[in-house]
Amino acid sequence: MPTIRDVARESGFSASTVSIVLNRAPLARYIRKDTKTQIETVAKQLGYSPNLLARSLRNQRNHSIGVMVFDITDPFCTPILRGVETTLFNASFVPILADAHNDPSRFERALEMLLEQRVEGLIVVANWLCVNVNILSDIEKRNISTVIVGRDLAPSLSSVQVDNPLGGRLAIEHLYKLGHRKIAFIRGPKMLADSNQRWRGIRGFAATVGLKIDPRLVVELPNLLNPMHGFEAGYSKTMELLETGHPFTAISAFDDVTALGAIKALRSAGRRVPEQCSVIGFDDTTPAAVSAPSLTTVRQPMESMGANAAQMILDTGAAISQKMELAPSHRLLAPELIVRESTAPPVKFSGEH
Amino acid sequence: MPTIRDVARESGFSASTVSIVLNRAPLARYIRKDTKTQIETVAKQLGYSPNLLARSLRNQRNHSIGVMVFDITDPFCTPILRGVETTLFNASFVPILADAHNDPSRFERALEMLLEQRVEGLIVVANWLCVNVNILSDIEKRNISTVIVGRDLAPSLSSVQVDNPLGGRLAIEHLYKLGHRKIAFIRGPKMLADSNQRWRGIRGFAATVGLKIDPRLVVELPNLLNPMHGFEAGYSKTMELLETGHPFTAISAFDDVTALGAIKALRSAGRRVPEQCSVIGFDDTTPAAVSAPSLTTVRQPMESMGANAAQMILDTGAAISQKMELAPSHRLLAPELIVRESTAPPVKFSGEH
DNA sequence: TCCCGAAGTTCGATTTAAATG
DNA sequence: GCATTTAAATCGAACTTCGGG
Repeated sequence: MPTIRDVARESGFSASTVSIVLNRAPLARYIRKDTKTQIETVAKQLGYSPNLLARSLRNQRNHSIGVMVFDITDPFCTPILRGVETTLFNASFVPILADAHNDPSRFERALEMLLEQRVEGLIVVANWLCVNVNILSDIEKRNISTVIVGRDLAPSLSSVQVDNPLGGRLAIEHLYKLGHRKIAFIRGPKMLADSNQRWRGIRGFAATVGLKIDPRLVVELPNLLNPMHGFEAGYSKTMELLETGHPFTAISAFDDVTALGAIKALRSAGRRVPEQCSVIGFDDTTPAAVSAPSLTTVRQPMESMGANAAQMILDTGAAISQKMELAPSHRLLAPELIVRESTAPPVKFSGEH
Repeated sequence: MPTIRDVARESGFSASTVSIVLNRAPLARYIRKDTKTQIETVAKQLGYSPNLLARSLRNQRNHSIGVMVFDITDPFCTPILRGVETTLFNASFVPILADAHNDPSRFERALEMLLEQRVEGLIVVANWLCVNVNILSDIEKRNISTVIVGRDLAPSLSSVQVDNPLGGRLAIEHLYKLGHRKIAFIRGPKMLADSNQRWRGIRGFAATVGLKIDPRLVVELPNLLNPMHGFEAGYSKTMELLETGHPFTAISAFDDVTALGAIKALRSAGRRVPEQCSVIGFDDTTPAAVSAPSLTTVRQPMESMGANAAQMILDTGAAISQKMELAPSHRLLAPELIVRESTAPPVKFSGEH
C-alpha cells in the first residue's frame, strides 16, 4: 500500500504539499495548477488511497457510526438497517454493527466495544426489549451523539419512531369501515410503551365513532423476551378468546407475528380467515406479505426510520464540527395501512337477516 | 479521555512502562510487581482505555472485519449475520457492514469503502446474485483474506455453504417416504449454482429408489434480481403447473419464498395444503415457521455458517500473524429436514381404491 | 503582501535499543 | 551481566509555521 510519502517522492514534492493538494485544503489555492495535476496523476498511478487509520488519529473522526441492534434476527430490524446503511453509504460513512441478542449485559459490553472503536455516533434500534436496560445513563455519560429508533426513551436522546397512536387508529378504522363492530384486541406487553400508545389511538377512534370496546375481548401479551415468541403468544391468546365464547368478527393484533399466531389459532379452531374472522397486524415485516392469506397490516416506514436516524446522526456530527449546539430532536413518522387478504367485511349472523 | 501519558504522569512512570504493563508484553516479566499494580491501579482510577485508532496505526490491525451482504433485507442473511457477529464479538472483533443492494456496481464501491477502513478480513454473504459480479478479481488483487458464505466461487477463496445435494435429497426423500410419487419441482434459476447442486441430489435419490421424474412436472424460476420476487415467481410457476393438467400430489420448491408463493397459488386454485397437495421449501427462513400452514422445509444452518465463516477469518488472521501460510478451505455444512404442517401423505385418488 | 512550497509538530500507542544502578 | 526502566523512533496523514522569491 503506497503512502503519502511514496507519492511525495515519486512526484518530487513534499508530503505536506501532497496532502494539501489531495485534500483540497484551503492552502491549495496557493499551489500551482501543474503541480496539482502532477501530484494527482502520480497518486492515481500508484493507486494511493489515504490510510484512514492515520487520518482518523489526527482528526478524531473515522467515518464510522455504531449501530446497536437489540435482535438482528427480528425481521423488524433489517429494513431499518437497510435505511441506515443506505444513508451512511451515501455520506461515505460505515456502520459498525453490534447485536445485543436481547440481553442487557451483552448490550453493555457491545456498547463498550463500539465506543472503543471511537465511532462518531450511535444508532440504537430498540425493537422489543431495551426497557430494563439503563441505556440512558450508560450512553449519556459517554457523551456520544445518539439516536434511538423505534422508541422514545428520554428527552435528551434523539429518537425516530412511528406515530403509534395514529397506527392504532388506522387499524381499528379499517376494521370499522369494513363493518366490524365486535372486534377483539391483542394488546402488546405492558413493558412496551408502544402498546399503550397504539391503544390510545384505538380508544380515541372508538370514542369518536361511538364504538364500544368489550373488555372481555381485550387480551394482552405477556412480557416476552424474544419477539418471535409473539407467535405462540398470539396463538394462545387467540385460543383464550375463542374459548370464552364471546363472539367477535375481527382481531386487531399488536404486531404481525402475533397476528400470524392468531391466524393459526383461528384455522385450528376451524374459522377461516378472512371469511369468518378478519385479522390485522402491525409493522409489515417480511412474513406479512408472503403468508397465506397475506396479512393486512399497518406499515411502519422502517427503512425511512433508519434513514432518518442516520441523517440525524450525520447532521449532529456536522453541527458539532461547526461548534454549533444541536438540540435532540424527536421525529414521528406516519404509518400506512396496507390492505391485503386477511381482512374482509364480516359475515352477517344467520339470525340477523 | 485519558491517554497513556496521563497514566504515566499520574503513576510516575514512563509511557513505555505503562504500555508494557497494561499489554502484558513479554518485557513485563522484568518489571517489578508493585510498579505493575501501581500502574494498573492508576489506569483503573483514570478510566483509561487505549485509543484503538492509535494502536491500529501502529500494528496495522484494527480488530474489524468487513461483512458484505448482497441484500440485507433477505431473511436468509440475518441468521448468518447473527452467527458472524457472535463469533466476532467473542474474539473482540467488530463487523463493519456493507450492503450491495443486489447491485454489482454498488458492490464495488462498498468493497472500496471496507478496504479503506482497513478491515482485517472480509466475509461475503452471497445469497442470490453475486454471479455477474467479478468478485474474484476484485478481491483477489486486494490480497485480503476472504470467506464466501453460501457459495463456492473459486478454489482460491475460502467458502462455507450448505451441502446442497444432500439438501435436495432430504426434500425428495421426505416426500417419497410420505408416499408421494407424482412430485412437481420448481427448480432454482440457472444462474445459481445451488439450483443444479440440489437438483443433482434430487435426481440421485430418485434414481436410487427407481422414482421417475416427469419432465412435464419440472419448471424453473427465471433469473431474478431480488430474492423476494421468488414469491410471485413461485406463484406463477405453480399456476403453470396446475394449468397443464398433469396431476401431482406434492411440490418441491427451490426455497421457502418460492414455496409460499406455490401455496398461495394452490389455495387460489382451491387446493388445500397439505391435504390435497404437499409443499416443501428450502432454507427455513423466518416466514417458514409462522406461515399458515407452517412450512416443511430443509433447513440451512445459517447461524452456524456465519459462525464458521467468522472463525475461518479469525484463524487466517492468526496464522498470518505467525507467518504461517493457510490454504483456503471449503466447508460444507449439513442441512436438516424440518417437518411442519405443509406436507402430509397424499390422498388416494377416488378412482384408485 | 502575494505566491509557492517544505520542514516540523501533532495525534496516541507500541517497540527497539539503550541507560541506570 | 542482571534486573528494571525509559528515551526515542515509528505508524501515516494533517496542519501550523516558516522561508524565499
